[in-house]
Amino acid sequence: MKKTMRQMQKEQTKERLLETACQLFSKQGILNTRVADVAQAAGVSHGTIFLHFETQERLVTEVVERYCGGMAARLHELTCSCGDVREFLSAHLEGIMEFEPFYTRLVIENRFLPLGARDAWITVQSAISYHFSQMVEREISLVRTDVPLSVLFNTWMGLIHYYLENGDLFAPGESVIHRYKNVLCGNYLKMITTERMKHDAKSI
Amino acid sequence: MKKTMRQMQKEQTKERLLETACQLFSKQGILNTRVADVAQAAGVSHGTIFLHFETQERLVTEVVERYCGGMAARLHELTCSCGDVREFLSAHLEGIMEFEPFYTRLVIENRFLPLGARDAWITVQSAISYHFSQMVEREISLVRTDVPLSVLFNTWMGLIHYYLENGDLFAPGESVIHRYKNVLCGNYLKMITTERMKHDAKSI
DNA sequence: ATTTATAATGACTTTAAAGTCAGTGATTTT
DNA sequence: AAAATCACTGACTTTAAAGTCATTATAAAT
Repeated sequence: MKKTMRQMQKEQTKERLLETACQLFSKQGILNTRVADVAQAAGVSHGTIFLHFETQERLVTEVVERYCGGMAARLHELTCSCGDVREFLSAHLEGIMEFEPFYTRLVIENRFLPLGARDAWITVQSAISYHFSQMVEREISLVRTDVPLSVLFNTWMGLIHYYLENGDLFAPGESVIHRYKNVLCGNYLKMITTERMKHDAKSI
Repeated sequence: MKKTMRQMQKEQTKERLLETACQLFSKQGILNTRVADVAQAAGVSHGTIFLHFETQERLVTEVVERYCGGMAARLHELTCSCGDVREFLSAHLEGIMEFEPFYTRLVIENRFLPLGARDAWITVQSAISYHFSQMVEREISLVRTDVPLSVLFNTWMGLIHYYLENGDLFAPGESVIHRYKNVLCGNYLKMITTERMKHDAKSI
């Protein structure tokens, strides 16, 4: 099962291509990145891309699948062990911040990506949705029950994505989540918690 | 000031091109519509487009400017005379529904459009934002004041846009706003109104 | 009636990118 | 050491679209 030097180098090259592509995608957008850009940035020739990926679509799909996998795993790690609602929301934002440039690209461009890539993105959303439900279940007494869980979740996602999508207007040149995380957590929390929780929330 | 027949026909042709382009944009997406598609659908030759618009960018910009103007005017009409919060939210959604296919396209694609088109889109958002503030000011006693106005507004916009953007998942083959308008209005209202309003709201 | 102006045409040119492939030289196998 | 393999190259081909322009037919001006 020993790898030859060639095999290893090939894998390393592919790795570098995925990594480089992800960086370029994050910086200049996925749709706006040419195969030639990736090749140049990775220091290989144009043709090499097609040795590792049949088509540009495959490249995009593999990059998105790879990094969505990572994001889902990390978000799971951060949110599954959260005690209360605020902690959960906070952890969720921390997780997003770790991948913010690429995550933002997916928020904006996911509708234009190949099917496999969109699927990977939807999987991340589903993972978050699952942990959100778990959290609400644990905190059932503190979260308002007169609004369906799905609406609570979609409100939260919509809010975050709205800020990410318009990050260049809300926080030009910096991380919009970093700048607004307290505003987002705090105020969303106010809107979804029951009255009787208010004095508890304030004491944190 | 009398128009010759030729001038009128030229204007009519341009009109038809704008109208046709808007329909195609709504149906198949703006980025996904070729100049040749518009020409064919409007029953003119490819070259005619460039008699009326210097470039494809200008065509897109003029279409978006035109229909954003219409949307802003209509939304103004519908929302400026609203009595209470619920009426306002409802009127807002009614307005969006009138332009839903094109509006949805703008939600999804605005980041990829020429600058002039993006500006027109941002102007629509600003107009809504203005009326939203007006409404909150009028209803100051019913809307919670512990959450900043900007967050209330962004939560509402984020929520609606989240549903529009994922309309094909939430309501495949039908108007997502039509299907969810009561859910959206009702639950958002619960989240932003003060406790003491609750019995009033229920009686409606 | 003749000339002029112009909306419309569609074949042609250009452009920008993706995708191909014969060739090269380093690595592995025999 | 010779032969075989294969990662990588980059010039070339293809493709799909935007954009151009000489020509045509018709309305307007003389």
